[in-house]
Amino acid sequence: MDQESYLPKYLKIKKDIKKLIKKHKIKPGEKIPSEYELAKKHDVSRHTVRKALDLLLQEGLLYKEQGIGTFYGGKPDNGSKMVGFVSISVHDYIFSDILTGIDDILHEAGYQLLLGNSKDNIAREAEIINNMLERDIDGLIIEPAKSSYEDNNTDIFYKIREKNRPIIILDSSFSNDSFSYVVVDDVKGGEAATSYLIANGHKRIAIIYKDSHLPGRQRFLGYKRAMKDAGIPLVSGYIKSYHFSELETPDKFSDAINKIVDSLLSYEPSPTAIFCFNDQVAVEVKEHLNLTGKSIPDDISLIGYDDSKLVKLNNIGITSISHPKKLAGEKAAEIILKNLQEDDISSEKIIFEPELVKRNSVKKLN
Amino acid sequence: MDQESYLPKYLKIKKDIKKLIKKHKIKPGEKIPSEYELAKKHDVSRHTVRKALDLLLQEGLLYKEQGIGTFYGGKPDNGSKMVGFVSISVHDYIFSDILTGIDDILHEAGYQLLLGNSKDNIAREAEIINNMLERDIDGLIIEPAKSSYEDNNTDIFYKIREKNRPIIILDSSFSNDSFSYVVVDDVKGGEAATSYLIANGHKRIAIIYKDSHLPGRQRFLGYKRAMKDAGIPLVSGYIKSYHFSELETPDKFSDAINKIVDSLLSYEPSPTAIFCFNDQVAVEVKEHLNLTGKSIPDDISLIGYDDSKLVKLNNIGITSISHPKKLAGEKAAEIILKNLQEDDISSEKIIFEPELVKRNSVKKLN
DNA sequence: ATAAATTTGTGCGTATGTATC
DNA sequence: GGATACATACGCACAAATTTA
Repeated sequence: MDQESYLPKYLKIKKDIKKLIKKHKIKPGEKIPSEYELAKKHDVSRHTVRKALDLLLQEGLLYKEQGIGTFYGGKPDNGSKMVGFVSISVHDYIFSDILTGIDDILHEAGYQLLLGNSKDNIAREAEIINNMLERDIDGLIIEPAKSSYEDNNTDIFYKIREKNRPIIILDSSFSNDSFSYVVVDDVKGGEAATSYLIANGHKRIAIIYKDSHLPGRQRFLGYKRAMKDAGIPLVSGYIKSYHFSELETPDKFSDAINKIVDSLLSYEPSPTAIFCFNDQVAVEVKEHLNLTGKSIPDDISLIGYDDSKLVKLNNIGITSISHPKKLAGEKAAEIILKNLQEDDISSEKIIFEPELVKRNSVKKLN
Repeated sequence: MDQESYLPKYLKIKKDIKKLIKKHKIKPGEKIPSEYELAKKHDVSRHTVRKALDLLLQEGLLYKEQGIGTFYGGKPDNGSKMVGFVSISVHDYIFSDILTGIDDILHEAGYQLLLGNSKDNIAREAEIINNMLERDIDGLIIEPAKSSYEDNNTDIFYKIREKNRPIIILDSSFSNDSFSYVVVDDVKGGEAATSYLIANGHKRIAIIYKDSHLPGRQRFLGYKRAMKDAGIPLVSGYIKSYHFSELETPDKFSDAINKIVDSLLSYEPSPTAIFCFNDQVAVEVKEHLNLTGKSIPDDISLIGYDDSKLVKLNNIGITSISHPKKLAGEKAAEIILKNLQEDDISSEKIIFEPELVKRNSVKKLN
């Protein structure tokens, strides 16, 4: 124990200087006592003080100006000028848009992007974040893996905050959260999609959503609210979810969606409309329905989510819910930069309002 | 001038130690002269030598062991464990696949990915690469901007090689190149696509290609070869190219493609088949043709390139040319890792053979 | 097994140079 | 010009770790 507590004088002085900054509330850019003063105060030689200062210089806590003095923080050469971005899926069509938004803003500010792909795997996500922290990133933008589950990596997020680094959560928020986040109001989006189907006379409305993803659960919540408001009872046979493991390869994803579609079609009475978690699912569903001889919207109505390129194509034309995509990425990057410039981690919450984008995949009944 | 050449003793000694390592070919793990010896040799105090050594320690070039000596490199904390990847377009559907391939391999080896988006802009590309080099990346994977033009960033690539860092060129190669590259034989691909159309009785074959991109030019070269081999004269009205600036936003891209399609349709006699630079173009062309009342393949035959998700959809079903996508990314990352492990930059060239993937977008004439 | 030699780690005192106010 | 503060540099001493005689 005593071996542990032993410290050479220069390390003790280093600690003392850190304390001094905290205690005396020295602000960034403010001068700390001169080398001579520090030497006198600690009753050591100036050389020993300099050794302590050298270490703090390396850490970037201090900077010196010859003939003037030693100062606390605030120098522009501070930081690694790298920001991490951890996505749950590089293949998601939305990923490119968000990435572009983030990269555009960061590039302009001279920052580089460290990219990680968690594949919605909590262990992999933890590995990536720890790796990024070792590389001394200035901030982190993250789509949390398994955001709807309890055992995710929130503890690591808190650690980053303790290190006074900004962290922005994309498309998720945590109950007790002091983090900044950029989200879409997915409950409202789910409600809007479902209400639109109801307004068009649909009552037998199915939903296919991703269970491991918080937005998936919230869109489902919106669906339930809209159904309840319209007095339509929920039918468990119409409620289908899938998991990320089924998304790993395009084939697995197709299989999973196809099975869901088959089970919906074989249910009696079969649904007249399907609300899909996102456009990728919607396109897949349409593909499978077409193969089984059903046409959209004549036989079944369809609604997607995200308003992606996929559904804008004339041949497909699926009604969808808007998502800010690139703008969301830009906002996230802007919050990071703002926090870094102000050297003060504020907690900003940006909530985008989704809007219905009508196309020709919903039939009016009655 | 003399002011420039002035260096404090400890910096001169630092340089000398670096020279000494090179000159005496000190291998990683080998001991360098003791502080006392160095002090004596340079006729300075031990303190001054230590200051020089401290800097080299910070740089990670040396490590010390108390009571034993100071050693050159070889410590596991060597290298930044970061690899750069500069893409010309984050929005390209192929980007996600290549990125996944690269990231999978790098992640497993404990490397992180620094991502850059050049947007096919040479100045931006140079900025990104220089920025990455400052962050001390271990290697670089790059899709070169404006690869078909003369004034690109090859000089920077050579600089990186001089620094003994591996660099892998994706989808391009340079005439006098000592770099590693991973490419598809696009001449062959273009030839295969065109020959297939010819074999199906087509003679009035149009091509739409990206001029600023080497693969675009090579696919065009393949087209010309196939036409020549079949004895079909080239018709300039059938040969259309577009540029990256038109690709910046989805709207611009659509406009550019639509104009090209219109000009092809108004040409007399209009083409019976169109060979598109890639699937994205092919899908856009099909969209526009459908809007003008033409159907595929009945009115016009269509062939794409890359065999992407886009053309696999049943509703679209466009014949295409295969591209290794994810595999190409994996290969690039593997070459980087191999070079880093062997501490020897070899020049590996991987050329994938494209294959025709038949769907239902080509009509048999006669 | 012990002592001596070597090498890095820590620490003190001093002197001179240079930049800023 | 003088005062102040950081930058560079020398010499010395002892401690701690390791190797070698």
